[in-house]
Amino acid sequence: MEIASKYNPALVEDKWYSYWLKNKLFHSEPDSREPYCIVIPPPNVTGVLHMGHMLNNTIQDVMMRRARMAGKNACWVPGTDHASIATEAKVVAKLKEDGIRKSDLTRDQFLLHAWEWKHKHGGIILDQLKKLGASCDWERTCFTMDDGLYDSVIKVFIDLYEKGLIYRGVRMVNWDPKALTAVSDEEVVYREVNSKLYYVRYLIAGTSDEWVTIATTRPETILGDTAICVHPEDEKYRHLKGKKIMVPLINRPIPVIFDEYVDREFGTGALKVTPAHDINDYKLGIKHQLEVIDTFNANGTMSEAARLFVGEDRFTVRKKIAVELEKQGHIVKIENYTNKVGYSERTEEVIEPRISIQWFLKMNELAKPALDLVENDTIRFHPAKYKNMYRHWMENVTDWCISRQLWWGHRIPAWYLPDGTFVVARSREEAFEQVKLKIKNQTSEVKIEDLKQDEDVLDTWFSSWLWPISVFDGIRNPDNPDIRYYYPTNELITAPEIIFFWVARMIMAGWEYRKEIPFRNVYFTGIVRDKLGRKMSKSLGNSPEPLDLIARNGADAIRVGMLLCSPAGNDLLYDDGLIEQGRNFCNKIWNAMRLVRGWQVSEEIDQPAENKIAIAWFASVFNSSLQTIQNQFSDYRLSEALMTTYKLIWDDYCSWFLEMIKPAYQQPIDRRSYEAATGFLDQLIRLLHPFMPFITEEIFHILKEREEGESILLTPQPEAKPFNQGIIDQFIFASEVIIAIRNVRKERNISFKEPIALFIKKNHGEEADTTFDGIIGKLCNLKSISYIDVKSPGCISFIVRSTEFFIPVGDQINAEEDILKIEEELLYTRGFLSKVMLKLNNESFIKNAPVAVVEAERKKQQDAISRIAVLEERITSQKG
RNA sequence: GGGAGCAUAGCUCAGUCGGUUCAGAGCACCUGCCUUACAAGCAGGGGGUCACAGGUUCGAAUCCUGUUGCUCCCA
Repeated sequence: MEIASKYNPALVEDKWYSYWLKNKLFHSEPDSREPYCIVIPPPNVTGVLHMGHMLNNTIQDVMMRRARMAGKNACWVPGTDHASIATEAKVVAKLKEDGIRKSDLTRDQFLLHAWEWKHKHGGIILDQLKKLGASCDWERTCFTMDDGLYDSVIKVFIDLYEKGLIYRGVRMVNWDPKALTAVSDEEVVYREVNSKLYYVRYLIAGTSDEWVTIATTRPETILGDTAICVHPEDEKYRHLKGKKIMVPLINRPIPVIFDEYVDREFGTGALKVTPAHDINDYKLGIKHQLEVIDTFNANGTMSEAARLFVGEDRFTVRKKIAVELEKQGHIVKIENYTNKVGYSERTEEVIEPRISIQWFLKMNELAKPALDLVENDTIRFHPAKYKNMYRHWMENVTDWCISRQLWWGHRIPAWYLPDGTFVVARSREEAFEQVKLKIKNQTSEVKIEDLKQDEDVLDTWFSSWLWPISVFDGIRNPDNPDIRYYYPTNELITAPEIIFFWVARMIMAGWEYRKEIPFRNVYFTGIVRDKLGRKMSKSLGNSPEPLDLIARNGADAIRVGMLLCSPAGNDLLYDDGLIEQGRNFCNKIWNAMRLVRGWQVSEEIDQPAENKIAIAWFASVFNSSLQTIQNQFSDYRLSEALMTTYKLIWDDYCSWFLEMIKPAYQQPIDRRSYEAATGFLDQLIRLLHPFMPFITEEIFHILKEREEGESILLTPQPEAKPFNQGIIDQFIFASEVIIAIRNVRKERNISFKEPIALFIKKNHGEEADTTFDGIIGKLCNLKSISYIDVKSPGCISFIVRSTEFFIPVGDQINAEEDILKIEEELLYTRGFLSKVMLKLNNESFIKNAPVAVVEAERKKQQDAISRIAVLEERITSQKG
């Protein structure tokens, strides 16, 4: 059958993916082999594949496939994350399109819609991963809200509550007035905005015209002021001691407090204090026992407590109150000002600091062992520089606000009695049992239906942090065979931006619940950016559609393109050229296969001597590269491992080896050379399989008839064998000769088809190494190679290292040009020598440098001297 | 404001113990080739004051100090 000269991934990829699935080649069950396990960082259930996922999952797949071929029992657990805020926002938006408001639905009705939406749209991303070639064990697919995983989260909540690590407290939280929920510090993004700094004067109580001027960017919070604060050493405010200040517009008297917190240089040096609406003011408020007046409603409008503008939005009020203050003579001036404002990562709404009752998890005790495990390299970070970041965060960790005012998620298992107290339990019934114990001595009667469950759900990360355990049901059944076999997992491949959200917390949970690390290594990938270095995002429209890319170029090409330029922890600047390189590489391998497969084998002919050399040489190069590749893998230098493989195939196998043994046109090849060539190809595609799963499987099946269910992904990786460095070095020299001859042909316009003769001048006292002569002859189309003792006239000559070569070219010699070139080279070599001599004549160098270094310099000196001698001799002979 | 990191060829990056594997790779570029596996290819080639300024050393891309510029994290 004729094979197309261009590799067509479309004909291949789906075929092999179905084959792998049909034969359950990705499925893993515990057995006696060594386990190798990765749990996928679960993408949002509503997500669609983007370039970041492509990179991340390609890396995971490379590691999985390599481990599988190394004979390990490899298990890659896929799954999705319910992503409370993001998913709820999407469902709300969808309902809104249908004319339904969330506020018109009960919790249960809403959840029904949400699940329906999840079943319809959720998990698309997992199907997309299949296009990429991901070798996940799909029978183990998990979702963070599956029954078992849900129960695990609740169980952990109750456990931590009972250990006293979870508490309920009044705290200032980051409030999202649009989503009507608290969001964690990590979900707030700060951006610089142009705003105004209002200088407002407050009347000092008991005076008619004495004022204090403060500067604020948020005049709408004035109505919630409960103090004015100045620096205790600030002379200009000393007279305010014991005075009251009147809040403008509402004339409420407030005290003056003195605190070193105030920056005397900023604004006027006097600060208004609004404990309900600013985190620093809140802290001042606690310290000075100030009243807290919350002037905002949950949705960001003014509350009754504000007394003015009630029900109007905070940003409208900012403008209106400025006008009103102006009218009443309180505005001193207004300046333009740039400050940083927090936005909700999910809804883009301006975050409002707000006092509310939330659930918290104490972090100090959990953080300590988690910090040690990374510090002492029990868990290794790649690259290690992220250890610094991790340490800094872990040493400054604050309690984790784990409640969210949402419906989609794990509902907090707290049950409230009519009197406002609560118990924590898995179910209403269990809660009621606790209640009965609690109120047994009281007269009041509480019925089971009086219990009200907390309305809030848990932060999404409160389920994610259990992921490596809960996918194996290790929380509920800590001794089941899966968790005992697969945990701890081997690698975590993720982005550095979630080192605190997720990585740190998984380490904490792992230690708390299994006294064991969750993974041994963490490999941090970079962010995929566009050519201009911008982060890829939907709003910029600069992200290519991954599935289109796969459809156009094939998954293998994309995997290669992305991997080639993504060293661990470095951002990847995406460029179509990368994929082109991947695609071209596919084609190269494809054609190598076509060539080898097309050869006619003859049992009659003997193996030519040069083929024997070629095979010995390539076997050595192969094993040498293999060793390099293995080291690169152990160092997590994936892109370098791929590049080494790429060069081994393209340069060494295709450009050199195949050319060395290639029979003349339409001539057959001997059996042994043929077996060697196909044998090497077989080894190479195995080596390449983790990077390029599809084309290698296709070639694997073309090279040989295979049994049903047989697959390259179950074959062993090639094993590094000892190799002969000597033959590798010999060939490096030979290749320099070949390149020099090719240059002569090019410069003199001698066609490759015209055979030429080569004379080699034997070096005095040296035995000539003729190992590669046959190969040089073949690759350069030489009609003869002769060794001579004296230089040959009427020839072009060139020097490789310190050996002189001659090629007779008849009348084509241009003596003057040659002399010029030789002189140039002579000049360079003399310069080189003088630099070497500078070192060797330096006594301190001889005295202090290691012997090996001095020896190396001496060798350089010798080489340069003999080279200069040859060059000088050539000039005289040319002139003569 | 606090912390971390980076700066090497046009681009993306290697460069481990300071020294011949020290100035490298891939891509891009230039030149010549449709040579019977591959033009998605072959052969050959050019290109860097290692951000800047000092210092340590026999010797610095590499170690130290400062300067400039950029990135990220936290507040």
